[in-house]
Amino acid sequence: MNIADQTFPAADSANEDRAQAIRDQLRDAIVDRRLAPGTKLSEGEVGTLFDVSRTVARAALQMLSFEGLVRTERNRGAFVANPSPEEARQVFASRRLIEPGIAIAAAGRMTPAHVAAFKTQLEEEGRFIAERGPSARRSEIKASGDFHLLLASVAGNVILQRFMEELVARSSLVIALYGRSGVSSCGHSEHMQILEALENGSSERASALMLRHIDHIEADLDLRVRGGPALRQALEL
Amino acid sequence: MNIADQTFPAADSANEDRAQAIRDQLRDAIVDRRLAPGTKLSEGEVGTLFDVSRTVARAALQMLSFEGLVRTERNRGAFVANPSPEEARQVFASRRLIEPGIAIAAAGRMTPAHVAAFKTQLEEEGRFIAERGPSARRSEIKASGDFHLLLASVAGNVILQRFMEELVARSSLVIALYGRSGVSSCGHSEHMQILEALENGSSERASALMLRHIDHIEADLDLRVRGGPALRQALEL
DNA sequence: TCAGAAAAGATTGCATACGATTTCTACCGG
DNA sequence: CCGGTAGAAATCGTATGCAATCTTTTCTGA
Repeated sequence: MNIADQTFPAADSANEDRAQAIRDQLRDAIVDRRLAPGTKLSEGEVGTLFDVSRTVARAALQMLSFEGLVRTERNRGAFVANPSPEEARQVFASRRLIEPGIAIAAAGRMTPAHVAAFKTQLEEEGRFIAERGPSARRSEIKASGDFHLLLASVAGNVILQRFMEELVARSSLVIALYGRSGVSSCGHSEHMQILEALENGSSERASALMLRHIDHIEADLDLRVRGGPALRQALEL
Repeated sequence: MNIADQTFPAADSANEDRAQAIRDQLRDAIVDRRLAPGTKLSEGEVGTLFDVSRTVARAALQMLSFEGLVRTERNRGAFVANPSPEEARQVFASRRLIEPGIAIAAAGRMTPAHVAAFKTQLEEEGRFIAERGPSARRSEIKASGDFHLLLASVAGNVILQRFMEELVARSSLVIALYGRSGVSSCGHSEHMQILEALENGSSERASALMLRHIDHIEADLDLRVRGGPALRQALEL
């Protein structure tokens, strides 16, 4: 096999489902805000971009629409989701319900290996915060979400893990749309506090910290409707 | 297998997505246990059964696989999911985490109309319990799940509602596989207790009752591995 | 008789084709 | 100058065809 034709770092998923690989790349792009909310994702365009037929592109878009990252309208196509303020509130309400429980579960399952993984993650997170520029900013957003995903994986419930994947991804969209400041700098210290509680096995404390953390993230949003929902709808594309 | 033998009403799902309609019918069949866990669902068979092409059938199966009701293996096809005991535990762990919170949210939003809907639902549930025969039994299982789905819809968070739809459906599968007795008769009275708490707006009580209710359902399961997981795996088809 | 290999059959993965629907554009009458 | 309409272009929904893969059956040799 030729090495040159593996142009992308997606080499590990070469053998796997191509639709899944495309979904992952698109999801990353959405979460990273390289694709703005409302952007049209036509089947043909995605297909040619990834060099597959519309069949495969369509499957990838369907997956993303299940995750709520993409909204599809019949006979019109797929668009990067444009969550309403109400939707945003529901995303965070769901996280408030689920994540404290995940923190408790994770606290009871922490191993030294997990701690090391968290340390690595938080270091990286810190690095991106220190850096400047839009690219570092994107990486920072992603890293911040990865902390929560790592926690979910430690909790050891694959169903909840998948729910969290969806919620974290949608949160990125919401923050992109309604975020006010860089919440991340204060988020970083909260992540470190949570890790500390997890290390000590103080599940209650970890849970409480997590709840407050989510509250802080949501508090940084400006969920007032700007110019009325009708206007927003009209301008969404 | 005769799933699609219900003469198509085609009323509500006529101009909607056909794949979605097929998914709904298949899901009902799985939840009702008309399709046993492990049953193969070949694209061609589903397609001819519903009189659509494999393309559409495939889309429906993909949706179900996202919901965890169907497991797809590359180049082998789709099968009705056969959840492992571990998976079963995770389903109920997820419900224990989410449903008490849903009960609290619903308690704060109950209207007379909601109460009436619950009353109707519980009546129906009781009717099926009184009846005998496998058909009534199936309806009973479905009705029992509908109580939880109704609650989720009252809570008013569409994200959590979707999560609950998935969890309730998967619970049916789990109960089909590992259920011991008819849990439903005692479940019915617990449902009524929960409704009572909801009517009074005692959210804490509703939440606590819900938690106990889930515990009871899970306690009725026999999650010991029967004959080792290897054997089960081997015989799953 | 049975293990192993080869061929036949079935099923999936993917690409492509075609009709249907929507969106864009140019033209016309007011 | 503008709103409305007919035609063109683009896009989607779905069916179908072919190659790749998996499964089953059949055949061969010990």
